[in-house]
Amino acid sequence: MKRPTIADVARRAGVSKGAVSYALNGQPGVSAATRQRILDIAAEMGFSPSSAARALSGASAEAVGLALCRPARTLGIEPFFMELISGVEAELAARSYALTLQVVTDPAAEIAVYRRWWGERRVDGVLVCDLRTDDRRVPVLEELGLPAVVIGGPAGTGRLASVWSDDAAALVETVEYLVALGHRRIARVGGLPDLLHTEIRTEAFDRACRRLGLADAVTVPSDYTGEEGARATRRLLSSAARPTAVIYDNDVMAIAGLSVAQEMGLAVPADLSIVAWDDSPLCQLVHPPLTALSRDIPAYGAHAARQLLAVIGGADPAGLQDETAHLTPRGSTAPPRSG
Amino acid sequence: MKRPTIADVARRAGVSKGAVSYALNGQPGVSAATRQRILDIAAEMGFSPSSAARALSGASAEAVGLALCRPARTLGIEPFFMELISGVEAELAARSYALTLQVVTDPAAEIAVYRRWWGERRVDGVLVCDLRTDDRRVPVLEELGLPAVVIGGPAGTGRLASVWSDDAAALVETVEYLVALGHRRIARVGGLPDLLHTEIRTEAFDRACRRLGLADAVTVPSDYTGEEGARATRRLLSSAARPTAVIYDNDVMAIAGLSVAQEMGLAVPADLSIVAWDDSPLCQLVHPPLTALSRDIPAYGAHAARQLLAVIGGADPAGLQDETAHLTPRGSTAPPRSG
DNA sequence: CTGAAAGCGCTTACAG
DNA sequence: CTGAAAGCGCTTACAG
Repeated sequence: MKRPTIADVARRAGVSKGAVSYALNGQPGVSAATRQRILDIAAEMGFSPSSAARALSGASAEAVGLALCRPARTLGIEPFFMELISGVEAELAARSYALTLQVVTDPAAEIAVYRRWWGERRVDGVLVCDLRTDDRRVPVLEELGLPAVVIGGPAGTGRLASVWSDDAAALVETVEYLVALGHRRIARVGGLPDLLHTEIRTEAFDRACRRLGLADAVTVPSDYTGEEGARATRRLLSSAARPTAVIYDNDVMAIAGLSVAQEMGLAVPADLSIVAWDDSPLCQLVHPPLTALSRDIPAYGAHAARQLLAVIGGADPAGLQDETAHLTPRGSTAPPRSG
Repeated sequence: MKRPTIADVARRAGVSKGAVSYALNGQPGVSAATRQRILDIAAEMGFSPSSAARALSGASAEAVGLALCRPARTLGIEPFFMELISGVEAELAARSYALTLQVVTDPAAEIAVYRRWWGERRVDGVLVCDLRTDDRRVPVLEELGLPAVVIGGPAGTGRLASVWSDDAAALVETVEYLVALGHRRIARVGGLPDLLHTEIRTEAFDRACRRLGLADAVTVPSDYTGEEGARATRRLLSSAARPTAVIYDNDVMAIAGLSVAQEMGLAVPADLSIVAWDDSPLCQLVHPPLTALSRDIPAYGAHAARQLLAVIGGADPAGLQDETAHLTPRGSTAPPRSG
């Protein structure tokens, strides 16, 4: 089938190509009646303007990019990214923006992708995940002048816009809740140690435990996979003074931890309380259902997308604080058995 | 920062724009020495050809599209799609193709997306998931002449290329395995009934059960969510002659089913054997680990992408049979207690 | 092997 | 309000 062009529409409508362009883009320059007639004819012909031609004439690419730097197996199992993408998509689709996705294997490759996208004018802006300490992506994006919104922060985002959530506050709430239940030995299985939000959480955890007089507040680093979560849990539960509560940096590790506890003959929550960060439906699939730190991830993605569109539209890059994750108590937490 | 164009490179190299184009695209028309010099200069300037200009001059968009039609919550929780995307990506990235992703809410919207992408020349081809009976997307794509590869089949794909796996064979293997263990009352919690592969599985299940003389071979339809999987399981386990084994059409429902069984005081596998279709890492996170039908999903995606690139390149659309899922026995299956 | 030129399908000042 | 024209940055026949 041949694709109709603006010239075809112009011919059918008996006007110039310019007139069709004005009509389609809501610009002044055509009468209301003509505009309607052109729109009707365009719709009838199934005309969509070529995104390439449009992008080439100085208009935008009408696409934003998302590069995800995680090993493939982690990507698949963590509901977080797909939920984020759903939210981003919902916002973009409403404005007819496309989402260009690229999975990369390391930060250097991710930077190369940004440089290429920029050179190709393939995207109008990018969403940046998994902020690290001294993140090299930030100065590169600043230098390129490629509109960007960092999902994370608020520190370390340079002059880029950002959307972030107060992880420290959520962690403090969790520790206080566990202490109120009577727990004194609380441990944590953290995410990838390189990530800035892991650092923020670890520091908040240490500070909260110190303030509340908890001695053995240990964080075992991990990588978000169930495998590592299980290994870390085994280590913690085999130690001399085993913790009575463990906080996990994502739900997949928490589920793995639950399984390990049951395997070791520990009852959850009587012998061990478990809290999961990121409350995907997985948390309610297991038995007992997991107490979790809940957030609306699709909304988070939607906010990031909206902000990116604003920056692309010329708005000043700003930081936006999103909802703080809130504790949703379920069956996996209770006072420790021994009291 | 200003983006270098082909003219900038040509000027620096002291040649014409045409020469630069030939050099970059590996076309004859420049000497080896000149070509190398041009490539060096282009690399040094950080030049990437504008994808828009390239697409407009008749070359391809260098992008393929994937529209996913599932409710957001299902997308997030099912590892399948992210694993598929990882595999697709790996194949595309090697050829510098971009992946354009769009989440849609219903089949009509998905068709509209295809029409728009086609009109916009935004993608060179599309990957089609979740084939249905009398799928309306197939004739539309045929009519548009938009290169496409259906992930599913082999029936119902019309003249489109496809990549498929023999689900019927995998299901037969599973039923025979359960019967060999001594099970006589086997049930199944199926996926969305509208999907063609659900139909294929249901029919294979019925036929296998009939052949083996199993009377109560019931399939309860579901929607892949843990919620529905749990509900279906409760229904099955509350029935008069409750099954001693249940086959689930995905791993999320199987995990939910495991949880329900434990909640109802049934031991897995002694009182109930469980088999999950799709063997994501989730299956090994729970206790007992789930017997599952394993397949290499990223490879499946990679094969689909490779085939799409072939069709885009002018190859005749063909059907490719991928690996059949194979049963991986784990702790969730055993002979039934009563024998 | 190289250069000059047309053309892809739009957008957008610029005359009328 | 409308039409003719330039220009975006490439690719690709077409002469030299």
